[in-house]
Amino acid sequence: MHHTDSHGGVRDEDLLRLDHQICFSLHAATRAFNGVYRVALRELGLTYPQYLVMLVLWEHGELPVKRIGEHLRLDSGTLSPLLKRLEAAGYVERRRSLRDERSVTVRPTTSGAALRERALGVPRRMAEVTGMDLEEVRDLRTRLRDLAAALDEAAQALDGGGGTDGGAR
Amino acid sequence: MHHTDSHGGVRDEDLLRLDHQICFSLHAATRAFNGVYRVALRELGLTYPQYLVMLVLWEHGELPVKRIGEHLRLDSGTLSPLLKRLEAAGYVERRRSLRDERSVTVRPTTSGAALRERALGVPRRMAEVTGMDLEEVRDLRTRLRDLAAALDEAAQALDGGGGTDGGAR
DNA sequence: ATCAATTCAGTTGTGCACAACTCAATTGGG
DNA sequence: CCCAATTGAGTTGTGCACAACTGAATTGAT
Repeated sequence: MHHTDSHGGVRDEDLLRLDHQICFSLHAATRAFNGVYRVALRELGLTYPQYLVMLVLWEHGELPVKRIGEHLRLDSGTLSPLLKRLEAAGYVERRRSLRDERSVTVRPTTSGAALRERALGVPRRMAEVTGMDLEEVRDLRTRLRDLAAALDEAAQALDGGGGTDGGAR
Repeated sequence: MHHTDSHGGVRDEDLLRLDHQICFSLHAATRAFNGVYRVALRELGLTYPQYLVMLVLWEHGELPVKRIGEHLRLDSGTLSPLLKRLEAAGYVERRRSLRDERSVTVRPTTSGAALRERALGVPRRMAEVTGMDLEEVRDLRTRLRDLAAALDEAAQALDGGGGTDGGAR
């Protein structure tokens, strides 16, 4: 069972080692990114996911929870408590839609809109501190986007018609 | 203040929009990656972070909690409960070091070692499903590693001297 | 008009990340 | 030798991600 090389002459052991490295690298990069934003966002009183939600709201002004979730690929299980905290902090306002009583519309308060001005410094400081120029940022964004798309597809493939054994959902 | 272009003629609004895109892309890519592994690891009864720990243990055989934490950049606050769950699942064994009573040594049980054979299929299926060849994987790993290093440095700079005006370095 | 299926927000439970802390074991300076 | 500082594991509390579920509002088929 040591001679399998179904992928370009790479042995299973090396594959596992490489997987270790790639998994760890992604995991570490994410947490490093998170850490930098954590520091940069501390003075704004926002966590990184809360910042993402505010970015969406600043851009669109007012959105139902469902739409925010679509923009960020997050479900209500994550967003509901997060939005309650943003509301408690005074940054957003939630109210039941009159059109559709199931839907809840979220929008920045005056305070939340004002926060945007202070937030403008964040990406500027990130750019300074990482030393990445616009080209690099755009390139990274594109790569990550493609990667995410490939992975989302992969998850579907695995989950649905999936692998060697059954593994029904 | 709409004319500020401290970074190559890019206005603050665009910077914020770009930050939105890059933040979201990384966040989404990470969660997508996580999702694929979640599916692939389901049959092994491991979560993604548990898989990372097992990868380290398979490679090194036996390590104190401290060393595992250094390999994965995780602290005892994260590792202690995770290792207790791995122990409850019967995959690892923990025992107090005789040399130093503060230290706890972790090593795979027979069952945990056997799990390695089944885990060999995981990176293979990941490779299949993402369609990335070895070169791409290695390239991505390198990029992520560099990014993480730059970000870790950045966090230090921000945290340490990076006060109100963000002058650091 | 009625009832079954769907949609949306929210809750519950599990696991991870991280800060701040406790406590025992070890180490080093006097 | 003794005590202060350090080290290593663990606990507590907060917040996020996600699965599975609840419950109310809406939609659709008959």
